[in-house]
Amino acid sequence: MDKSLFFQRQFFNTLRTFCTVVVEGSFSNAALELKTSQPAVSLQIQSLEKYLDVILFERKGPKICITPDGRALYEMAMPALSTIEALPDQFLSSRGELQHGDLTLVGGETALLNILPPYLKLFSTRYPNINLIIHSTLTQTIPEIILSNKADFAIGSLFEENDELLYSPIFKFPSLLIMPHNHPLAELETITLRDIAAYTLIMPPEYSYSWWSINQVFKNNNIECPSQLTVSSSEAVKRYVREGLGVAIIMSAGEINYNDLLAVPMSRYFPHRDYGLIQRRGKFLSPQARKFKELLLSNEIQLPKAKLLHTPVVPSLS
DNA sequence: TGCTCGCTCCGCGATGTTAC
DNA sequence: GTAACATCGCGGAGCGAGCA
Repeated sequence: MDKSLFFQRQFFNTLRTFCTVVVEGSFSNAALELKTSQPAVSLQIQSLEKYLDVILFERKGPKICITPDGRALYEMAMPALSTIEALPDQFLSSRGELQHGDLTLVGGETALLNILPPYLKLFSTRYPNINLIIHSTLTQTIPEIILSNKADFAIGSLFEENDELLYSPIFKFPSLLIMPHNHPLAELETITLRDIAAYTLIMPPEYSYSWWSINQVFKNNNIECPSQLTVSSSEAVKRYVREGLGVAIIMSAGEINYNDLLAVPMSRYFPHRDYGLIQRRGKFLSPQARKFKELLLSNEIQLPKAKLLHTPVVPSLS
């Protein structure tokens, strides 16, 4: 194969195909993602392997498995591809023309409703021609979305450590027990887990971060989880507590307005909830994404009831 | 300088192969 | 049997050489 020809015509596309296969974990899914056919993906990977004289994927029948060589290439290629793809916007930015392009964000419903709006409002005022694309998703699906490059970054919490993701916590919300003012628990000086377990617990959506954490705390303390009433949204949690159907543990930004309820700090048992910025490790952020990140980390906007986890640091753009 | 022809590359659908 | 990758054959597009 003529190497110079390979570089000129194919190398960029082939590398992009290769990285998509790594992210998708399948030739077929990569073909769908790239809007091409599976044979085309297969042939591109073969040509790349032939050119580099290495095996990038072990073929185990219908399954593929990335080799150490493939992993090493991916680690090198992905940042390079991101850089090249961001080049047009970066060029415009260098000329002081950060006025166009897309900014794609993803987050859980709570973050999108209670954290992002003031930041989006300020950002769209400053950069009115940048298209803001906001996707709502479940907290546990955020890593998959970010790793597949479907968004610039996410706003939310991470369930667990992930070597491929970079998490920068920004906001901290203390855990609270909320109940009506006339609830029997309001009479107690000190409220324990066992006291709470005697009442119905209004729970956030099943398998959400808060749902998972609350159950974990009862399990870790060897206390049988109280009877639960699980509702589909954080707004519904507050409504059900107001109606006297039970009490609730609040661990998120979603319940920052609870003046008509009694709120008791429960940080003795339940962890605080932090929200932050989640991005793929090594990803080259577009200029508009970096501007938005800079705004999030600044102290230009103060969320009600939110406590900054650390002194904001404005990253250098150089 | 512009047109034509033939070579090469690339992608597609169909089909084969393999592992579960 | 099913799902996913590999291979085959075909057609379209791009490019360069040759010619008027």
